[in-house]
Amino acid sequence: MKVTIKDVAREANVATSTVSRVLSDNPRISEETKIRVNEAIKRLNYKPNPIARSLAKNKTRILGVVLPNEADDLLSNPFFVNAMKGMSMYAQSKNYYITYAFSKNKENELENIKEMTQSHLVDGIIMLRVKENDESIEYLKDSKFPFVVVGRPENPDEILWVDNNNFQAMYEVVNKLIQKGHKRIGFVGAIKNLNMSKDRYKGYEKALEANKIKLDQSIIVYKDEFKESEGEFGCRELLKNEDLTAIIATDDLLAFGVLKELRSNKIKNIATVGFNNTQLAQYQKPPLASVDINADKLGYKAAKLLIETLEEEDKTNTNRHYIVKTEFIKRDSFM
Amino acid sequence: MKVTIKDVAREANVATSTVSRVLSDNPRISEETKIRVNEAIKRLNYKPNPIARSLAKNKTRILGVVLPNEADDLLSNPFFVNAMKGMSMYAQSKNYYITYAFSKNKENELENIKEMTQSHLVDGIIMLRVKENDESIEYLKDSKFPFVVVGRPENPDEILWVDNNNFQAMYEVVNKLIQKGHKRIGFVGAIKNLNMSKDRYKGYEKALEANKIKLDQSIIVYKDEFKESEGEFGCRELLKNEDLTAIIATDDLLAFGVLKELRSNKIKNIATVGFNNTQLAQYQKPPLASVDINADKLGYKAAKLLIETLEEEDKTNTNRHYIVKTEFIKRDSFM
DNA sequence: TTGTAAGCGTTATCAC
DNA sequence: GTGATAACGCTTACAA
Repeated sequence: MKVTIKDVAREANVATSTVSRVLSDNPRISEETKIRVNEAIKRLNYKPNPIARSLAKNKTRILGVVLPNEADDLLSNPFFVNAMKGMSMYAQSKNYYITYAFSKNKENELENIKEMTQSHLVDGIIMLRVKENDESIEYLKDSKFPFVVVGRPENPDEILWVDNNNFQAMYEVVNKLIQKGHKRIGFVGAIKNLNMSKDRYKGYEKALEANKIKLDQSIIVYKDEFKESEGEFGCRELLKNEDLTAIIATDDLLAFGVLKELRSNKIKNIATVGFNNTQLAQYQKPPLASVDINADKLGYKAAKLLIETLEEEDKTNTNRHYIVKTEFIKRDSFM
Repeated sequence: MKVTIKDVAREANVATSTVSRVLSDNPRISEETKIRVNEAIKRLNYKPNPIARSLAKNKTRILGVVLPNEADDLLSNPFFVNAMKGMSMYAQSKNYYITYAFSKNKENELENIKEMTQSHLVDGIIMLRVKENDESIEYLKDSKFPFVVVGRPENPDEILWVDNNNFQAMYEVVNKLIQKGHKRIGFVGAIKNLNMSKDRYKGYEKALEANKIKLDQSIIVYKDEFKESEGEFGCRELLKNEDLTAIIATDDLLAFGVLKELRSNKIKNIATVGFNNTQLAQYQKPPLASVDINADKLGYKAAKLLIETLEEEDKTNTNRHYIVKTEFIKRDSFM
């Protein structure tokens, strides 16, 4: 029924070890037998059994991904699906498989990770978002299990990660606003102590500085969560400054709230920009300009980094990362 | 370093086969040794190696899912992510893993499926959408590879599937419209020969019939694709009938187009209902009423059906299916 | 009830 | 260059 390496060996009149060598492109094998074996393989339609191979090599070629399960994020944020797609694309090209686990809630993410590392099923793990003081990352680091993080971790030492240049992205957006003539640009952020938040804030700060615009703490607000309602509140606070001409939000959800608040105040002349280029951005009133973070590329590069690390001989180089370009998506709210 | 069944056997002073028996809850094993072995397992923090187990049992406990890669579907339609979540949830509860492959394009879906069936890696496959004359399904059926389909296939014989009752769902929606007083209800569908299309159309037909409303072909249009633009064209055709008071679309994307066309004609008194309860439905002008198909449950049940089939002794019962309830989500467009 | 040993399909080590 | 054969970690007859 199912054809194994033995059948191929018999068919080609060689030992199984020879077939195995042909399979792995071993150099010391004669052209002649290589051809003979390959013909046998084709004739029998032989496919190596990855399970047996995994057992012998102690490597599975399977990568694990733990996804958050909160409906909000997963559905409204194209980030996840896009990142998954990107990872899958690279993995497939390298004959790796990916298995996803949705963690039931925030609390048991570490649980899921532990299970994965101890499962003997995955060679490495990709983490799709970084929390501050991320215990999952701490755990992975301590356990020496190969992993890569999407999003620059707090302490990137000896961690493989992929991220956008959030500083640069924000710097450029604010610059664009300034070039449009804006001088009073409000800032709405959330969860201050995320690396991402810090970087975007710094980008804001430096762009103002580079343009000789004085930083004004009264038009900078931070909220607790990346939620539309928080954006509304934030905007309300900012509107106490009547000279505001633009508002930059560090996330689309916040920006949606800003737009909502502006609408309910019948304000039509304050430019607004968000981050992540969420699906819904284009459907806002007015359509929201946003910074696309290229999630598929983030995923792609994450898988690449992980697989490269898994396959390289000396594992000392544990400190690499990729930066993925962002793209400003101009829409009507940028005015 | 890594602890195997041998270590446990040594620790508990038994043979590896005994440990294996304890692991698999074999009945003929004394309480005493069971306890001893379990203690050893705990002491050594032993986790069975699923790869070795797979090789021995010739079963991997891994399910394969092939996803379409077209940005449209995958991102705008919450169906996929929700279904994936549902599948993942059930699989995890049964200690199964799921591996996803994004097919590069429609053409190579069959390619992906073939690869999966021959990979020796997955025990079964879940198909996430049915085309008409689906060659992937034909292939899977012919190859006797275990699989389940989300969406009732054309010829459901000897196929495991999960779906909504599309007939019923449509019947009820149209009934609701009629009860609201609507008598002239336009119908916009696409891809007529999909089972889903046929069922929804029949629901429409029967609901009219049950309410003694005469079927009028001139207010029924079919387009080529589930796209917003097709919805617009469809609506334009329907509007030739000036007495229309409601339009039912078999998909949210079509309904979006309908709403758009209505808006651009400044028509505000035609009720509209879509299907799938897409993320964007609530953001339409007016917010679109839609039928939620409970995608997570579809995925959950699909995984359940597949796993149950994989685990049952006699494989003769290849003809089961689940029906997942739909839910009408009322929004302003339902008036 | 428990142990022995063969077997799952590969790869890797060691001969020749 | 190629072939035997042990080994990977587990399950499962078959024995005892």
